[in-house]
Amino acid sequence: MFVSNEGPILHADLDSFYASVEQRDDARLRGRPVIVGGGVVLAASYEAKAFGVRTAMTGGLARTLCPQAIVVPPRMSAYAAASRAVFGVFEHTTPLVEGLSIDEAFLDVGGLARISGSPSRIAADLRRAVADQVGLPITVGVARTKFLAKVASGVAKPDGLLVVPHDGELAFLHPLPVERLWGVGQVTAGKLRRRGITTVGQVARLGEAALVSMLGRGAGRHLHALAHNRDPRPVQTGRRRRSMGAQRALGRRRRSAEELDAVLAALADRLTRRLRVAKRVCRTVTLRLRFADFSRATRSRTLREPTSHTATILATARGLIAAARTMIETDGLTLIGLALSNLDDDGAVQLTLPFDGVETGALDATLDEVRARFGASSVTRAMLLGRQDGPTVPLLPD
DNA sequence: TCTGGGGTCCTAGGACCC
DNA sequence: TCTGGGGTCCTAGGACCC
Repeated sequence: MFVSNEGPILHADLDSFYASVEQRDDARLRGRPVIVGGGVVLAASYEAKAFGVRTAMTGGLARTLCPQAIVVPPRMSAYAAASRAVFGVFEHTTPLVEGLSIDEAFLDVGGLARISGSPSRIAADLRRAVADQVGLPITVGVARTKFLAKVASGVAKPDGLLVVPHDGELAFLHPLPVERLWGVGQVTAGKLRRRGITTVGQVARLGEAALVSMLGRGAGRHLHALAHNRDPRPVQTGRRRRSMGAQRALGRRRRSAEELDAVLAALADRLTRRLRVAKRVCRTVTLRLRFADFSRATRSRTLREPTSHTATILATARGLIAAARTMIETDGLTLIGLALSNLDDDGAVQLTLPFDGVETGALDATLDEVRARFGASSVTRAMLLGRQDGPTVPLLPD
C-alpha cells in the first residue's frame, strides 16, 4: 500500500558523535582509536570500535581491548554546539524535523519532491551539507516509515546512505537479526532466542497472540506490528521533554548522611536552575537509588502545586531519602539521582537579577522596573533579597 | 573489567470517584 | 447484604535508547 502523503522519512544519525567531534577538533586524533569518557565509554571512534570497544563499556575493559586508544574527557558544550549546527542543516532541509536525541532526528521530506528532488537526492545533499558546514560524518536511512528509516540508518553505518524501496521493504527487513529492531534490547532478544527466534522474519511468522504471551501485551503487539513494517507514527515537530533528571555516582565508599545531603542539595539546585531556564515547573519529584549489587529503587512524591522552587524540591527529596533510609543504610548506596516530571509551563514572569550582590539603589531601580513591566506591584524588596535560587526569581504578576 | 548520565515509554496495583 | 464496571491519578519497577 502506498499513501502519497506518507513520507518518505529520513532518519539522520551522526556517527560516533562525541568521538567524531573530538577528531574534527584535534587533527592528532584523526584516523586513530579514540575513546570519550574515563570510567565508562561514552563514545568510541570507529577505529576503536574495530577492537570491540562499545558505548557503555567500562573504561577498564575498553583499555584492555584497545590499549593504544587515546582517551579524552567529554566536552559537553562542544557537542551541544555541534548538535545545534547539525539541526540547523536539518531545519534548512525541511521544517518537519523531530529530534530524538542530541545526535539523531527524523525528517519528513514528503512533498519536497518537486523542489528538492528524489528522497535519495535529498539525503545525499543533507549528508554533504553536514560534512561541509559542520565537518561531521552522518548516516541517513530513507524509508516509508520512521521505524524502517531508523533500521536502515543502523544498517548503513558508518558514513552511509541507505534507501529502502517501497517494493523491497519486507525483503530488507525479514533477514535482519531481531536485535536490529528499535525497541528490542538484551532482555527481549534473550526471550526470543530461547524460543529459537533470531530473525525478524521468524518474528513476523509468529502471530500476535504468541508474541503477546511471550513479551506482554504492549511489547508483543508493538513487535508484531514492526515485524510486518506497520508503523503509522508521523514525524512530530515541537515535542517537549516530559522529565528532567540529574544523578551522581558515589563509588563504593560509604557516605555519611551529611555527604548524601550535600549531593542531594547540589542535584536539586542544578535541576531547578535548568527548570527555570526552560521556564517550566514540575509536580513530581523522584529519587533514584542504585546499590552495590547494581539493583535499583525509586521513591517518588507528587506535589499539590507545580513548582521550580529549589527549597520545595529539596525538602521533598529529603523526605524521600528519609522514606528510603533503611535501604540506604543496609544496601550500600552507589548512586543517587533526582528526576522531575509532570512538567508544565511556568506561568510566572522570570526576572533575572545580576549575579553579584545588588546594591540598594540598584535594587530599588530593579523593583520599579519589575512593577512597571510586569504589573506586579506586590513584589517587595524582601522578595528580591530573600531569593534562594540564584539569579532568576519567578514572580507571579498581580 | 566492574559498571555514567541523560532520557522515553509501558505495566500493574491501589486509592478514589461515579 | 452483597455487589458491577469504568475512569483517573499516584507509586514503583522495568525495558530500552543514545
